[in-house]
Amino acid sequence: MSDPYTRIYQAIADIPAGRVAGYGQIAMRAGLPGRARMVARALRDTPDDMELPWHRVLRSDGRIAFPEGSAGWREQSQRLRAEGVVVSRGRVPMSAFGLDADLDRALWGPPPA
DNA sequence: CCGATGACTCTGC
DNA sequence: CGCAGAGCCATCG
Repeated sequence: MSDPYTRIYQAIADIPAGRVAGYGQIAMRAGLPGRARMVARALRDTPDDMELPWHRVLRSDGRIAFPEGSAGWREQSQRLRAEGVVVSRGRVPMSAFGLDADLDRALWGPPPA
């Protein structure tokens, strides 16, 4: 349970439902700073029959990593919406659904309307 | 060893 | 906000 891939999968599995995280963040939590690309590889190699909330992993800007309109893009946005996450034009407001959303709100106050 | 690749990220314009 | 360029890193031929 200590090889990089396992830690990556673990970090992803730890993302609470209804929340999202960036590739870089996952790499960080897995003890692999600067390895966002390795997280991407891990996800690509993830067998479909493995239970993993891969849909909660987005780019640092909150955009879905798949090309807009692709099969994966559609499935990911659908899965996210199913959890109550707001997805508009393939983008998710990290300030509201990101892992540190609560901390951010506590420190910086609620997001402007 | 070298160059190419990619579910990435940051900076500048 | 969008685009281009450069950096980064494991993997592969």
